[in-house]
Amino acid sequence: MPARIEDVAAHAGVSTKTVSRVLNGHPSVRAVLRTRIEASIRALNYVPNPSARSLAGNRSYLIALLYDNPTSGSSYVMELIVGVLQACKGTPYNAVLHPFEASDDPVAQIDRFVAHHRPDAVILVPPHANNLKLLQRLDELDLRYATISSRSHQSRIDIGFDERKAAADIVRQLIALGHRRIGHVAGLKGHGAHVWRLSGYRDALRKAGIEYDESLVVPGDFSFASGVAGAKALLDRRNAPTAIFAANDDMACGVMREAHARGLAIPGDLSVCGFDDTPVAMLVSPGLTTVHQPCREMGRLAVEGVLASIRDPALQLQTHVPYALQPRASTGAPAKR
Amino acid sequence: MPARIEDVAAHAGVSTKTVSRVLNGHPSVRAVLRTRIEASIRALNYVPNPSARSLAGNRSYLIALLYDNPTSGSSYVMELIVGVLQACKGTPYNAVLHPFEASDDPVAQIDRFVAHHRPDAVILVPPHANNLKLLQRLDELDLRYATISSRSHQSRIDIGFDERKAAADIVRQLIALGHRRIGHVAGLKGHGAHVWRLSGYRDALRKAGIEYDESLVVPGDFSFASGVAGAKALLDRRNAPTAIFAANDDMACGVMREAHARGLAIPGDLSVCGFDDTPVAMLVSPGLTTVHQPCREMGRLAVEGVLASIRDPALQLQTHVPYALQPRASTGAPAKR
DNA sequence: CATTCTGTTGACAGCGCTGGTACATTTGAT
DNA sequence: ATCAAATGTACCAGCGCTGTCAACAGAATG
Repeated sequence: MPARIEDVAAHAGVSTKTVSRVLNGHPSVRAVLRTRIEASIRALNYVPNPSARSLAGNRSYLIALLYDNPTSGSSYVMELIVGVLQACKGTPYNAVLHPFEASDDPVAQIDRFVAHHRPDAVILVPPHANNLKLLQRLDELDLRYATISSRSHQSRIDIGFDERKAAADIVRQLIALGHRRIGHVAGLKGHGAHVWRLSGYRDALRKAGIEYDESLVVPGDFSFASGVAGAKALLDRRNAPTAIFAANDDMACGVMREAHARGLAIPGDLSVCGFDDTPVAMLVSPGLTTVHQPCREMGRLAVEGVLASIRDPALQLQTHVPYALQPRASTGAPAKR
Repeated sequence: MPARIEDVAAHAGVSTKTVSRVLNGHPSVRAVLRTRIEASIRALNYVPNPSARSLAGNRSYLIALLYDNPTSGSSYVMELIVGVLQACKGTPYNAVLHPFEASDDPVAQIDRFVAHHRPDAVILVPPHANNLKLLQRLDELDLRYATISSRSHQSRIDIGFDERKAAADIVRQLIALGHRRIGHVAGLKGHGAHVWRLSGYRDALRKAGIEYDESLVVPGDFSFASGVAGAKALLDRRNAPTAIFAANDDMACGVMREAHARGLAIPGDLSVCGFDDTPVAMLVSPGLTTVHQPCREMGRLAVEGVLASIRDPALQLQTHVPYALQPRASTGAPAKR
C-alpha cells in the first residue's frame, strides 16, 4: 500500500493541509517546514494519488491532445506526442490523446471527449487548430487551449514557426543553385500550410526578380498521389521546370516517383524539395532536401503555454520556434542546356 | 455542472447503488430497472466522473502503453497507438503512454511510472516485451500485462503474427521470380524480429533446395545506416546477390540508397524487399515490396486481451493475427546473364 | 500598550463514486 | 401454505485529497 498524505503529515509532524500546500506549491509555508515536509515525502517515497487529487481539487490534471487520425503514419503527430509527454513529465499533468474521426462532427466529438475525460486544457494541431467553431466551443466550455501553427487570432496561445520564411528559404536555395523555372505542388486549400508555403515560394521568386508564373503552381492535397499528379502536370509542360518545391515531404516523394518513372535523374534532370522533414525524407534516395519542422519543441512549448494559461487565463502567447533547412542530395544545379 | 449518479438515481427512482451496478455491469439488476436506468442516463447525458470512480473503486481505469522512445518517427508505435485508442473507446479505460528513456533502467522507470499513474494494466512492445526482468517486476507489482510479438512464455497475454512464415513468404516470392543468390541484412541480435525473420529466410531457401550461404547474411541493427553498410558488404562480393531481403523497411531503404549510389537499377539489377510496411515503403521509388504488419489490429487485441485478463487473472491468450505480403515495384526477375 | 494586519497553520467537510452490510422482496421446494 | 434460498435494494462509510474558514503568532501601526 503506497503512502498517503496523512503518513507524510505524521512523519513531518504537521497537518495534512500543510503537506498539501507544499505539494501544490502554495507560497505560505515557512521554508523550514517546507524542507522538512519535502524530506518526509522523499523518505516515504510518497506520490499523491491522482484520482483523489482530481476529485477533491475539481481538476483532472489532463491535457488533451487533439489531432487528425493519421491515415498514413503521421510522424508529425508522433513527434508532437513525444514533445508533449516530455513536457508533462515532472508536472502533475498528463496527456490524453484524441484522434478525430473524420466521419463525425468535430464539435460533437469535443463535447463527448470533454464529458468523458474532463481535461483541464487542450492542444490543437492543424487543421483543427484553425477550426473557429471548435475554438469557440472550447471557449464556451471554459477550457484553456493552445494551438500549434495556427496563427489564429482566436487563439490566445499559439506555437508555430515562420513557415512562410522557411518556404522562401528553401526556394531561395534552389534559385541560388541556378534554377529559374521552379514548380510548386501546393498543399490543400484551406490549410494554413498551403497559404504560407505558397506565399514563401512567391516571396523568394519576387526577391530574386523572377516573374511569378501561375501555371507553375499546381494543386495538391498533401498526399503522395497528389504529388505524382502534380509532377505529371508540371513535367508535361512544354517548358518543364528544372526544380519542384512540394508543400510537404509526401508530395515530394510523389514527385520523385514520377521523375523516376520518366527516367529523370534527381537532381541531374530535376531538383526536388519538400517540407516537414518527416522520417521518409532521410530514407528516400536521393535524400530529400526539406525544411525541418521542430515538432517536439512545439509540443513541449504548447504544454508549457497551456499550463501557463491555466495559471493565468488572460495570458497571451504567440511563439515562433526556430526551424532549419535540411539540405540533402535531391537538389543540385540544373543541367546546362 | 454535469449530472451526478445521484441525479440519475432520482430520475429513475432508484438508489445510487443500483445505478452504480448498472454502470459496472453487475448482474443482479432486473432487466426492467436496468432499461429504465439506462434511459435516465441517456436523458441526463450522464457520464460517470472518472476520478471518483477510480478513487472509490481503487482502480485507475488506465492502460499503460510502454514503448521505446522512437528516435526516428516510429510508425509502428503510432499505428499501435491508434489501435489501442480505438479499443479503449467505449470502455471506461484509457491509455497512458510511456516512452522508455534509453538512458535509464527500464525497471526503475516502470516503478516510477506505476507509482505515479497506477495503471490497471500494461502493454509492452518489443524489445521490452522480451525483457524478463521487466515482466517479473510487473508480476511483483501484480499488474496484468500483454506483450506484443514477444512469444515469451513469461507472458500470459501475447499478440503477434507469424513473422517467420511471413519472412519465408517474401523470400519465397523472390525465389519464384528466379532469384538464387539472395542476401539478407539481418536485424539486431537479441530481438525476436532478428531471429524469426532470419529463420524464415532460411526456411524458404531450404524449401527451394537452395543451399544456405552464411556469407550472404550480413548483420544490421534495423537502422537505415546499417542497411547501407549491409548492402555495401553484399554488393562488394565477387558473386553479388541479385536480391536482398532486409529485416525491416528502414534497412531496405538503406540498401536502395547504396544501389542507387552504385547506379544499380531496382529491380533490374537488384531486387530489394523489406519488412513491416511502414509508410516509407509506399513513398520510396520504386515502391518497396514488404510484409504488412497489422499494428492497429495488434494494438486493439492487446487491449482486449489485457482487459480480459483483468477480469480473469488466470487467462492465457496467445493470438496470431493475419499479415499480408505487400508486393510493390522493388522486386522483379533477375537480369539474364 | 492596544489594535490592526499579515503570514502561517490546522480542523473539518466533502468532492462523486463504490464496497459492504443489513434489510426487503421474490423465487422455488416442500 | 410455509420456509429457505436467492435475488435485489437502501444505507452508510470512506477512498485520499483539497477548499473553506477559523485560529493564532508575530509584526507593524497608532
